[in-house]
Amino acid sequence: MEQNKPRFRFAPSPTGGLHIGTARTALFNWLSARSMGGDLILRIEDTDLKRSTKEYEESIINDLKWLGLNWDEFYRQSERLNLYKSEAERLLKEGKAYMCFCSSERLEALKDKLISEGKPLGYDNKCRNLSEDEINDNLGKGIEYTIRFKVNPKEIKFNDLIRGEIKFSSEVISDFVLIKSDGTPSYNFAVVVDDNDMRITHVLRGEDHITNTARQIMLFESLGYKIPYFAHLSMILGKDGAKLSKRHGSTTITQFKEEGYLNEAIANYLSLLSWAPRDGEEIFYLNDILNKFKISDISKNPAIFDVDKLNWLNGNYIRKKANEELVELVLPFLIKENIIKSIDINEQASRNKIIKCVDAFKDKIKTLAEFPVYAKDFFSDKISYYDEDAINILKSDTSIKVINMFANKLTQISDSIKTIKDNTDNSNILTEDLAKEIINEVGSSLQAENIKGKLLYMPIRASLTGKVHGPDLPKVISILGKEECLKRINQTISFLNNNKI
RNA sequence: GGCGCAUUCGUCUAGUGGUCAGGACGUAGCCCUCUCAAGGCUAAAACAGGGGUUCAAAUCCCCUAUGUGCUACCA
Repeated sequence: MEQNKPRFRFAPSPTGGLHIGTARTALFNWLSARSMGGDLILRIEDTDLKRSTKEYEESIINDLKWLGLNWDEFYRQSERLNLYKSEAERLLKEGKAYMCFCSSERLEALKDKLISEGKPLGYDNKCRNLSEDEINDNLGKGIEYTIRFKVNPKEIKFNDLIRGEIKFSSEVISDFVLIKSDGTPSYNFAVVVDDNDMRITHVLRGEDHITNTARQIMLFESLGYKIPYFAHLSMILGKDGAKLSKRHGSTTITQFKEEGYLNEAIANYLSLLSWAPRDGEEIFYLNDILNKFKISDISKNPAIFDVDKLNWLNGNYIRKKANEELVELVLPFLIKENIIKSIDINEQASRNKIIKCVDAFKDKIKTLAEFPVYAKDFFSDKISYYDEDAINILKSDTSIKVINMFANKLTQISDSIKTIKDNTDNSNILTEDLAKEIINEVGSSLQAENIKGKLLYMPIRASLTGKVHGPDLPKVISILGKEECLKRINQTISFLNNNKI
């Protein structure tokens, strides 16, 4: 039953990057097509020659792939202009369309007049019934013309797969342009011709196209085409309920990528905007919901974009990643912040250190971009500054005893325990377990003074990092290694002396 | 202005005539814990308003309000 195979299309316009709302439309088309065993067609709607660019087209395609979407066929409207023209001429011949010689100045003036009179906007059909002579006369003078569709009054109905029955009266629709004076088709015309030619069975698009559907159905009928199913997705709004725009923050997939969001998280979040699995599961990969996805389950309410929930999801996916994979993802961000140089990334030693850092911070960060902020301190060879809280801890009498004892025990450990830097195969390093042992030894050595818990850990932490917060202390020690720890303790001790603390 | 679409906790949503209106994010508290996170537990938090229909309405109908979209030789 090949001819019954559902065919979906996704039709972005390359006049900007892939917007988050457009990405969601693409995603739902992909989900629909793939869950129904259908085809997905990517169609670039670049009939606006002035605003469309090749760069945006590439960026959109890259971002779609990055999200994990794929498609079966690819078209560009700018390469199909002849088809639109011949179909328009057919309508012209059949008397269903006509040439309009009105100048844009006249149309502008007409619009202003209608607004000032408070009347419904629209074309006044001036050229609808021009005589043969008038037409030839205009053509002879070389006046530019558009081709307009003759709208006949009738009721238009369609059954939206998401919203149910939607009705319009065509009386509110005036004769609209099919072919612009530069020969390119208008949006509504190109869409209809293409959807028919590409044998599209399901048109799933944004809610902003609901009223266009009325025009398009008239065209489908006039051209003798089969009318596809329609489904309209709600809009994505900003936190204040207004349509999502730049002033709400990032709006394109490229921007989210640069901010350190994972493709899995974005795809997951976007699919949760207007849809929810019956079982209530909220964290999933796209492929895992294909058997649960149904167009009729899509919600019709507008959805407000909630960065907090995206962050939560992103954090979840970061935590799920294997350390090695996370290192690769985090590398560009480290390089961008000048924390490591791109030449270092092939060195096993610095890789090992990044792995340890990634392991230490992966359950702390919500985006990849946050990683350098935390990791920074561990890649500089000294403590950059001391927090007030840290200084307060270092002040206490027992602290200096703990620090000295810790330095003592650390010095005693075997020289075969190397720092990460001198080590290429990641063996013989100061492990977390060993670090933990050393801390415990410090504790038992100072048992008489009853130093344990906070009194034991905090001085060491403060002397090593200048802060009271951070990853588990054994992790901190392991990342820094023996020599770096001793170096930092020395720095702390001279800091205390110099400031007479 | 005309027409269309929408309206359940702050946010995403479940719910399709009878539910203590459920879950998730966020928020608060508690537990875990050297700290920060993560994790676990608990709590506060919603049917836009008004009319109908019905024994019974978040659910069906009407009106109002609010939001949003279209009304282009943009898509």
